[in-house]
Amino acid sequence: MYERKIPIDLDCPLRLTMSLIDSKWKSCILDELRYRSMRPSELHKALPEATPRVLDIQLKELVEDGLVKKTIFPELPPRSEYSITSLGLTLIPIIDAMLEWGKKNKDLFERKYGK
Amino acid sequence: MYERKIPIDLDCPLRLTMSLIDSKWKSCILDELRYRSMRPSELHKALPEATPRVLDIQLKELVEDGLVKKTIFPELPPRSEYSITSLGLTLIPIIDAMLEWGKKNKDLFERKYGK
DNA sequence: AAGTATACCGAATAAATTTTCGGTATATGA
DNA sequence: TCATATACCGAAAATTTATTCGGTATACTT
Repeated sequence: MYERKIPIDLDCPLRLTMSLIDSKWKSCILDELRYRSMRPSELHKALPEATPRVLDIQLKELVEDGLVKKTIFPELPPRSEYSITSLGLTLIPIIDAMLEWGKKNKDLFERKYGK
Repeated sequence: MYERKIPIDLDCPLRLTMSLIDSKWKSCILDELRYRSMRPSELHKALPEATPRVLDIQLKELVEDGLVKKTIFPELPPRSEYSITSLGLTLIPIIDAMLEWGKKNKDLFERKYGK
């Protein structure tokens, strides 16, 4: 994997929270795992635009930060499963608020930038 | 300025919201402007770790996205002022939730990573 | 006259993040 | 036997973001 170059900002609570979820797919991963544990391959199916590699890297950081738990089953072919932790669950209201905001304001930005 | 290379993700509401606030200082800028309008130099005083250049760039994007409004006073030396828009204000509950989360969990990450 | 402050922007550089590609290992099914 | 699938990881390349530095212009203060 690659290292977190920028240490988590411990002084500003806002940037602390942001630094845990602001990379490309972390919030989406948490949003998927809130409903059920998933294997990496399932997660990739759920988020097909994310490459397996980036999911791998970001899952590792989420685990390191205590927001996600990894379970390895000692089987072959290998099987592992990622689930959200109780700490991770406390971020769900924030994820939800962002989801809601995005839905509500989608049209505005479509008119502005896209489609 | 430099261009937004990655267009805002219009398909996923979560990533839409994230893309508006996930660069280094945008959430902090909104958190400052919620209380009062500020001039660029004041903002830099409030967020001394951010370089004036990055504040400048991110303010410009915030204005472009309709979250912040810029007022230029036709004076010399030049004066301008940035204020949060009503759309920007609707993001404040999310900012607040992140602030709260960060405060509540600060100790955990200090033990883990720092100090 | 020189220094300071204002806001802003261009461009080079540096740094961080993501993508792409290939490789590890093992078991199952064709 | 060979293709497929699993999870994972290293490394190079590409991309995105931030920093650094210098420059625009003007007015006020020393």
